[in-house]
Amino acid sequence: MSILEKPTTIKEIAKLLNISASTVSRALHDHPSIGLTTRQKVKKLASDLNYEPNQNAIFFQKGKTYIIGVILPELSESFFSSAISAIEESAYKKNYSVLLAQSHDDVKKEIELVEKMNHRVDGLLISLAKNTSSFEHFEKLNRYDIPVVFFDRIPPLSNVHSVACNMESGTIDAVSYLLKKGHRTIGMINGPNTLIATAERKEGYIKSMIKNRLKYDPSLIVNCDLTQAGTEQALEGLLAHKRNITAIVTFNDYVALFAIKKSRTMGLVVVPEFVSFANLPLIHYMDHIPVASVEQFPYLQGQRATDILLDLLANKDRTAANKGAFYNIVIDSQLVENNLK
Amino acid sequence: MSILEKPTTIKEIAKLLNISASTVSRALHDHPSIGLTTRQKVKKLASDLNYEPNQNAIFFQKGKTYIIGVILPELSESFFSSAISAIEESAYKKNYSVLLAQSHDDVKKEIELVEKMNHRVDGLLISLAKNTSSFEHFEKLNRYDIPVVFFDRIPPLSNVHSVACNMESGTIDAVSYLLKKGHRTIGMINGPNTLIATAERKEGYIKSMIKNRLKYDPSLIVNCDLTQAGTEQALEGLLAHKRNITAIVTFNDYVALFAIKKSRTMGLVVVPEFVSFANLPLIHYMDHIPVASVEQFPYLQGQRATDILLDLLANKDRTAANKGAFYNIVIDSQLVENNLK
DNA sequence: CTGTTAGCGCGTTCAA
DNA sequence: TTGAACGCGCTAACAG
Repeated sequence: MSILEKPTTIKEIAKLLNISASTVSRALHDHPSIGLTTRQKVKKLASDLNYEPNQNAIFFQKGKTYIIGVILPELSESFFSSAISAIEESAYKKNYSVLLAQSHDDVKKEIELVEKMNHRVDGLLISLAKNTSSFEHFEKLNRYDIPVVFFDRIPPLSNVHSVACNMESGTIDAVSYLLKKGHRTIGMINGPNTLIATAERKEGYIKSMIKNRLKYDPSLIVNCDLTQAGTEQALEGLLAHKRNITAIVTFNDYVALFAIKKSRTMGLVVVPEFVSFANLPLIHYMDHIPVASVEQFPYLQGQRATDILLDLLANKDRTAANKGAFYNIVIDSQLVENNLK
Repeated sequence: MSILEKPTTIKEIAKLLNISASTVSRALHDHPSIGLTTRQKVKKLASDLNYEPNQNAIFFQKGKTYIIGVILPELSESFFSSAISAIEESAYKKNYSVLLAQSHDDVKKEIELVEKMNHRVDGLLISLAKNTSSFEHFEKLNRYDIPVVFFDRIPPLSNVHSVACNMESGTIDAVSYLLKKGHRTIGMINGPNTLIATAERKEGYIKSMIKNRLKYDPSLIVNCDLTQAGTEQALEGLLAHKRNITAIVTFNDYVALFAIKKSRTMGLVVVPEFVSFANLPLIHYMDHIPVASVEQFPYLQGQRATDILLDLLANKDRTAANKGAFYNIVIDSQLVENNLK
């Protein structure tokens, strides 16, 4: 291993060549007003010395970092890792780098991270922690003109940029799909009531019933905590219903898989059909899976959110004048039938 | 939305208070030689003005970034997203941030990314692209004393820091496990020969046979390109073997799932048992899965690699003297029986 | 206890 | 065609 050197600076090159630092700088940038010979000498020496501009210094004096910060609840969840992949991809194309952090669904950590990201990033992409219910920690950011785009888990505010998936429409489709297949008594294993997504699904269920001119029976919707035990309990509750439930919409794929597994061990005469919300790409490797899933497009959401953020960054001045106009992208969730073989 | 302000600087506070910038700086840092009243005045004004130190400026003048760069092949793969989660976690604890990029298994992009990360990060964590076979692009880094730790996909060099999982030992265990279960003819669907991991598995297979005093039959090991079609072809090859193969070790979980699915549709008298290498956390949701998996501990690998990197960063001087000593952590892969119900 | 000066590496006036 | 000087925001060495 070689002895460690300090990175070459413009100043050193200047001294070695007995010229000024600014000349070196200009030569390296092919500034038109630099003599050919000087330019060549400079470039030669620079490459001999393995000169590389100190990005940090440049960004610092420019007041830009070319970094976008990304704060997500959990990096190891496949939904978010898909999103990250898209974000990195889009950012890379526009020469931005990605500074990544996870809140572990903890507001306190989220606040800390926002704090920490400030002054280190040009803009921020955020998917909120589950229990984030106040949003002051973001205000400072836009006071300093650091644009923020929320995605998927977005705050219920109108004066923010956001990209999210409309669960209601997907749920409407899911229920309609089951009705069309002949099911008349459709259950729903929903999530905890603290989540917006839970409300959206419920709303979708109700609207779908109305749309199809059927009576809405609230007892067909049960909540669960999304754990395996909670799911099994919820399932048993539904199956004990006085009406015969033949199909069930579940909050997500995990819940669906738990429920499917359970229902197949219960010795039922008819195992109900399941529709869920797509969280797991791997569902296609499995044998017993939901007949259809509502796709939430994590990759697309990440992509759109990043594009918006980069757009805001590219047009900061114009945007400043434009205060009051916000991107609020809603991607329609989409029901896809799963390939059962 | 509020009008955009420029972030407050130390200088502004100084001017407003008619004191010098260094006094302000010291007051904010609770420097012992600052009068109580000045300190209080400064802190009061600072908080009134929402002063926050410009991290970028600090890092710049310290010549440190407190950022570690992470370059991985594919962020959306569950193996790597687990690793990232661990990396972020460990880095966060030591007040480092994570700059993330993916090479998409393309050496050219990998080289570009290393270039780009240089001067922006204090250290680098890398899992190599599949086709990376030369390593000059990393040399510059250690010349500039930017420590690099490779993990999981590591270069075949002795003078680098690395963390990896020993596939050989896991494979030995896997084969022994199957032998102990009574299988006598064990096939292997291995990966492409370009991968080190393929050789390791093969070596493990052979050693296990030797260890168990059995003859090694090379025709029981077939390669495949890891696609579904390739896997099915490899499987058919094995099942057509003149000897009756009753158990198969596969290169990874994807291959195993493809093979299991295929073998269950072939109308075999006896479906072989499978052992694979754990890549998918979700395997526990599935019905037909390998009887055992060789765990590669992505989370642990990420954690160890990060710890090493942070250690190198914390002891840069000592390390410099220590040139020639390298961390080469080998985590023993471990066979875990899967919970079949 | 506090102010002055200098410098981190670079780009960019302003002058020559 | 080039150089000198300045500043980005902050810290630290040196003076008082």
